[in-house]
Amino acid sequence: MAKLQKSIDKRNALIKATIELVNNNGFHATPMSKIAKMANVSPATIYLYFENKQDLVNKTYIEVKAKYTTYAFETYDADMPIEAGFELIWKRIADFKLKDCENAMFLAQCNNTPMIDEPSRQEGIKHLQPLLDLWARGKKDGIIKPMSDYLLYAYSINPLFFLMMSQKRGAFTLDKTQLEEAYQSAWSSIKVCK
Amino acid sequence: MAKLQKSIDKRNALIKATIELVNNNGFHATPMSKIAKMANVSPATIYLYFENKQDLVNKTYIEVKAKYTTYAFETYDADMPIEAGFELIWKRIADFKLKDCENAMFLAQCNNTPMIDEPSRQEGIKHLQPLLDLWARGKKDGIIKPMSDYLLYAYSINPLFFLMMSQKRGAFTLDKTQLEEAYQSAWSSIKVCK
DNA sequence: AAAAAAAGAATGAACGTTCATTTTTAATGT
DNA sequence: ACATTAAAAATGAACGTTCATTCTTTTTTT
Repeated sequence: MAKLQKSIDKRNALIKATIELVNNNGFHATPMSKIAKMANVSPATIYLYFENKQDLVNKTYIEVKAKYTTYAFETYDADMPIEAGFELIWKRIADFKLKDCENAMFLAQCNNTPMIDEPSRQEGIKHLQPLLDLWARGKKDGIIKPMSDYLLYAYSINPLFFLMMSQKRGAFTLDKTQLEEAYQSAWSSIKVCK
Repeated sequence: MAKLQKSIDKRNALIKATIELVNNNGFHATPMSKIAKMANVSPATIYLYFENKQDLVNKTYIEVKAKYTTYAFETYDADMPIEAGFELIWKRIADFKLKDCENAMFLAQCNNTPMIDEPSRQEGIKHLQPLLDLWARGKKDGIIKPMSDYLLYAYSINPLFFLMMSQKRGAFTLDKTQLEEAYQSAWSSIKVCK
């Protein structure tokens, strides 16, 4: 056990270092040598755990994405009423983005640059299925606007990315009241108006 | 005139090449040599027009941002009624993002990576003032929700970024109907509900 | 013909990756 | 329990390449 444990620690340290450095400098401006240094490891050691730099960042992406969606759907149950289910998922997502900012920022950068290769990107998208299923149910019941999922996502989930980035830059902070306002805006942009 | 004209052409060609290459590969993965080649110029010539690579990308950013906001506010008049003014600005912004995709994508990448330095970023923000003024007026008149400008932006403007990126990736296309749906979602997320 | 603009080749630094060695680990025989 | 040893893991130095930038020369302009 000691042996395997040690390896997992190193791998984790490498992934953590990758996230931190890529967040601050971007993919192409973080040399393998710096990742190695931050993980207290020789540059050559990285290649025992990952094929190359692209593989390192792809694997990091998939790992972080899985952590994100696991958290988002952890307390959700597919039998919940639409609005309650959406509120639950939305607030878990908000929670993750605002509390686990490092991971969330890394995902944001992956989504907005050509840094991740297409297969890994596709792999990452799969994890969002429960939310899409909820929307499908909501549309059928006439509770959610019959719009493209892209529009629903753009208006109800994506704004959180922007708010997180603004908060990270120190421009403003989202307190409890504002978080509730944000949720109301999200819900009112996708629900069917009575 | 011939002389100066020639210089402006070269400068424009360099900026155009920068946008195209950075869009496809990101800042750090576009070498000066490729920018030069695409602009039909020697690498050394770039340094007659710009101090260095960072200066080239900063100046490109500011130029594109100015083009964007000029277009957005071109037909807007500060005396217009709130809702009409917002619809006008929103639709101009949507128009720009969907029709002038190259420029809009470049801005998106600048906003989401540490590629632009802070002074240039600040310089770029100033240009959005007319929209902020409109919102201030709308809040005073009880037409727009009394929320932070960051929240208003996150829900009414930022979703367009996401939709543009999705469209560019070929995942879906925003037709006329969907654009109207998107506008309604934007407006309903920031207006005061009666 | 002098000055300005442009070019291509050259330079030095930095990078991703590999190589030759050393260190650590875990299994085996005593 | 300990010594031995072969395999695995880890390392620092080295390699070949690429890049931003500069230098020297040539071309264009006036």
